[in-house]
Amino acid sequence: MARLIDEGKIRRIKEATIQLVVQNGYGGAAISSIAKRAGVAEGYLYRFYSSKQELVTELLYSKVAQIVEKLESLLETCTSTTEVMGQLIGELFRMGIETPGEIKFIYVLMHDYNFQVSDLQRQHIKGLIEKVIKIGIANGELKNKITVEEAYGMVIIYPIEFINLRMKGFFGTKEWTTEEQNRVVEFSINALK
Amino acid sequence: MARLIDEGKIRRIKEATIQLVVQNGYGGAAISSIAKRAGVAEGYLYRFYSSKQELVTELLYSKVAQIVEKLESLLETCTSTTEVMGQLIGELFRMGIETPGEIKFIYVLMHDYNFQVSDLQRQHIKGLIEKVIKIGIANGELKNKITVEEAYGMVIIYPIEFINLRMKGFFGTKEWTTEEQNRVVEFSINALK
DNA sequence: CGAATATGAATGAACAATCATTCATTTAAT
DNA sequence: ATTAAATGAATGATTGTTCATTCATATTCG
Repeated sequence: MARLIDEGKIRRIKEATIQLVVQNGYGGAAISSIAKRAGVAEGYLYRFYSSKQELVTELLYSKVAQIVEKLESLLETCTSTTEVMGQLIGELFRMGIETPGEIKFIYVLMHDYNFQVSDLQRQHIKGLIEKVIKIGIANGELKNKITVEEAYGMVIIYPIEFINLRMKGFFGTKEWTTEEQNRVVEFSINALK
Repeated sequence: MARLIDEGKIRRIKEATIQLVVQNGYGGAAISSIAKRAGVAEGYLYRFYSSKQELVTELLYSKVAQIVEKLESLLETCTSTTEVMGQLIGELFRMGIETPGEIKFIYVLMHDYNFQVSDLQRQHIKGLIEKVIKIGIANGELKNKITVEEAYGMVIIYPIEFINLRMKGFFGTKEWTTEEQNRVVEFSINALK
């Protein structure tokens, strides 16, 4: 056998891709710059991905999956919607602090009309949001008639938007506190109450 | 004098740019395709804009200005936050029906880390949102301590997100009713209550 | 054990296609 | 005839992708 695949290179390609897509958009993230930043040869990524589109799409799916899996695990342990949302938003804020590139990456691509989350993932999300609603109604935290879409907007979209508004420093500030984090939960829950 | 500038060509360039940026993203919207779709020569737009970036930026500013001006005029006639938001969201839904491209265009670029709304516009928006909060507190519709950022998220961002979620058909449906429109208002107001 | 070989990891020059932009030229209205 | 609107071929840079080549090392064999 020849030498083993250097997983570090693949990792660096992924990191560089995330950084450059956030910085320059999908179209502005050139393969040449990705390769340069990752410190690998230009053509290297084609051994693992058949195209730039596939690279970015798979990366998006995997990052979205992280959030979806977090929500899934929360639904197994939490007993109230408030708790689920508190934990989930906590996780999103944590991502914003620890790996800001990743949440920006999701943010940028989820608003691109070329990148849709996979059908499977969308179905999965739908099921999880239905559970959130179920728990909320059982606990009297949410009003009776809420659609999946409405809950999704408040549980997932609004917090992501809030965090990115902050990260862009749209109104000056770029940091956040635990109290602010709790207020995001409060607003989301209030909306659906 | 020679012949007059054909304003139709400029208009068609703007329309084509909006369509293609929505369809393919900023990087994917080639000048050659914009010109082809607009039915003008390739280099024509450089008589009015110094670059592609300037064309798209100016277009974004003007479209955002439409919404901002609408909010401004509402603040002169409406007497409650609920009324302001009802009318504003009504306007956004109307845009979604009548000129879906325009709201998609704003939606796509406002989430791009390369395109920030102009400083002037941001200041303007800030002032208007402060007015919305003032009215809301005076009327007892909103809780006392709300930041501009929080109100902006619910008054502007959330409705735009909701409409685009619909237009993408994320959960199947692509149309909307007046009742749904009212529910968006209800959610936003509830959040800040 | 140590050298030869085979394997496939990794490279980067080369490709055609496409990009944004320029400007000499043409066209048409005054 | 004059003037400026409008054209679109041409430019050089950059794009995503390919693939012949190089290189490191795991395995095999003496």
